[in-house]
Amino acid sequence: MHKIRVKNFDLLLTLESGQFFSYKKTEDDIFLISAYSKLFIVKQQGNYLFFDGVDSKFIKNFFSLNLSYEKRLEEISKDKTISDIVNRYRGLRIMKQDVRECILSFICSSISNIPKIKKNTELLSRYFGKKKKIKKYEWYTFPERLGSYKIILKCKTGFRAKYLKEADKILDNHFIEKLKKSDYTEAKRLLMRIRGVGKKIADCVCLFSLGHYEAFPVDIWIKRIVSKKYFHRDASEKEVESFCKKRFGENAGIVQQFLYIEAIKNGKKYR
DNA sequence: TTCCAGGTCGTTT
DNA sequence: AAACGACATGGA
Repeated sequence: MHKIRVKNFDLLLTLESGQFFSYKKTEDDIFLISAYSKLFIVKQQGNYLFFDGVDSKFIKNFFSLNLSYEKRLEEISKDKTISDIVNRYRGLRIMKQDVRECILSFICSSISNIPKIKKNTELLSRYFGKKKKIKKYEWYTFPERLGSYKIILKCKTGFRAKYLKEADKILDNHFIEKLKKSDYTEAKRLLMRIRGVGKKIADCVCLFSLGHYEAFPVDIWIKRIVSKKYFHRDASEKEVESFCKKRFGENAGIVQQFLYIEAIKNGKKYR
């Protein structure tokens, strides 16, 4: 196993924060991760991260283990509400996912839940990915190409199957490269041309794979928690978005992830 | 049984 | 432009 020293990083919290789905826990807190068409393992012990199957450069990029991320945390902590949450979930990071994998995963996310999305991506990988081995562990890579509509439906994707099929056709290298070169506004516009990708999922992709930290996806949980903490009433999706974008600017997306984890960890409180 | 879950689409006002 | 029902699936 390779090893690097990490600071202010919590692997478990980051993986379980609803931004990424293609992983599973094996034994002894080792995580098996399927991303960028690779299969690798990661384990955290205190300030050390052990991993195998990829190199340290990959790991640092994948988990945003860089200094600029920490600076952004300082920035958003100027807000008292946010600094409280940041202190409680210190170690949560925005990951940098493969763009195509991120899009397909989040198409599965509409009116679903984290366990179900995980199930969908695992089934898609089983049917269309490659079986690989890392150490004693075996699992499937995220598919580089999907197959027939019928089998996509077998992955329990329901009404999203037709969107996945279409998206898979659109998502060639040309489209992905164009996305990567685009700024936030343009990337969001391009993404929303894919059926099954609306503003919320487009923002998730911008935030979780393209590095546009100004993206602020508003889902039901964000609407609830921002309503409660800043509006003291039931605010609309539009109000929530414009308020947070104005208040947190270039770091709105990171704020969003901390608010989201706070909301889902305290479910009932924010209903 | 009924309700809800990291929404989006197509249709109707 | 805004409101509204439909949409597959599974867990509580």
